[in-house]
Amino acid sequence: MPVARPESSDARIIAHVDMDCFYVQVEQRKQPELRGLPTAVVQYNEWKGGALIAVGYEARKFGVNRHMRGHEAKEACPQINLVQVPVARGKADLSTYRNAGSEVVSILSRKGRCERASIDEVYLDLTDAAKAMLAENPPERLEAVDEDALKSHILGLKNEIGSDAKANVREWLCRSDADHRDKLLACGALIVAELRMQVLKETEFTCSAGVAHNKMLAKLASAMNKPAQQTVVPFSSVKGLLESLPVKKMKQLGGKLGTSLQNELGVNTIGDLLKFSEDKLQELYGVNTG
DNA sequence: CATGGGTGGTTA
DNA sequence: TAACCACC
Ligand SMILES: Nc1ccn([C@H]2C[C@H](O)[C@@H](COP(=O)(O)OP(=O)(O)OP(=O)(O)O)O2)c(=O)n1
Ligand SMILES: [Mg+2]
Ligand SMILES: [Mg+2]
Repeated sequence: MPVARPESSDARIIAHVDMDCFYVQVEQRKQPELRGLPTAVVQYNEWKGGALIAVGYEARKFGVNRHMRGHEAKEACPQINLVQVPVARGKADLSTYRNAGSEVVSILSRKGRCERASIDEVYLDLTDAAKAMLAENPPERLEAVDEDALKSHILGLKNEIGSDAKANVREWLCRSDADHRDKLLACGALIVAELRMQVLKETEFTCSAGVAHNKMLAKLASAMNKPAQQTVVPFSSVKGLLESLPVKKMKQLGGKLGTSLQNELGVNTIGDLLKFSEDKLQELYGVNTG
């Protein structure tokens, strides 16, 4: 069933949730002394200090990144704490991280259909939950809006200098004259804020999320503001967002296909890509890839 | 000798 | 099915 289907006409509310520096958080929960300190998770240790596979945000400030060796990381950040991945039968054993991911999934699956996309990310279909909220308990009738939801980033929301960002977000979330699709997105944002709070309470892990009308946009949005934040993509901001989006940032175009688009077709942004017809792209790259 | 482990999708 | 690709 891989062939692309056109977007269903009925707007869906999709969230993408991605854990922040996931393996690091798992290790910091196990060793709370490491909380707040620059930390990375390293695989094997004999050769050049092992390879970093997850880097905490405190360490990222020193320029430490994945693919560095342990020794390099120590060079960039001498105080860094390097935690080793458990080893079983001579091999790195990721089961503790996989199990930690399952803890999160069990919480997120309470509010909607849940698709595990990787060891640390999940797509949620919140369409039904958002519709129910809009019918029974719409944001416009809320006296107090969840503090975490007020910290959402709303793409395209004008944020005039000197104006209070939270007040703007509250107004966007609660508008009674908003586009119907945006009202559903607002409900989705409130639900996701609540779920993220629940995840923090029950697992001690923070995560970031994107809320949009499809998976591709939700995934894009979840990465825009990290850690411990959420980003909403209103329908009206989609065109402008994609127009200037570098082609390599879109999921599936980060590798050789994206490079081919740039070098063979001169396509640098999604806006450029949209000038090609679906037929033309299928002719060039095959039906599925095209 | 060179050095990661793991999953899921597409192509021919 | 094996090789390749994309991603975490
Ligand atoms: N090449 C990679 C990429 C990631 N991971 C593992 C370690 C990460 O902790 C986890 C999740 O990957 P992410 O790309 O989501 O990165 P993080 O969660 O570590 O950081 P971020 O806060 O940017 O999401 O998967 C890995 O083993 N090898
Ligand atoms: Mg992550
Ligand atoms: Mg991830």
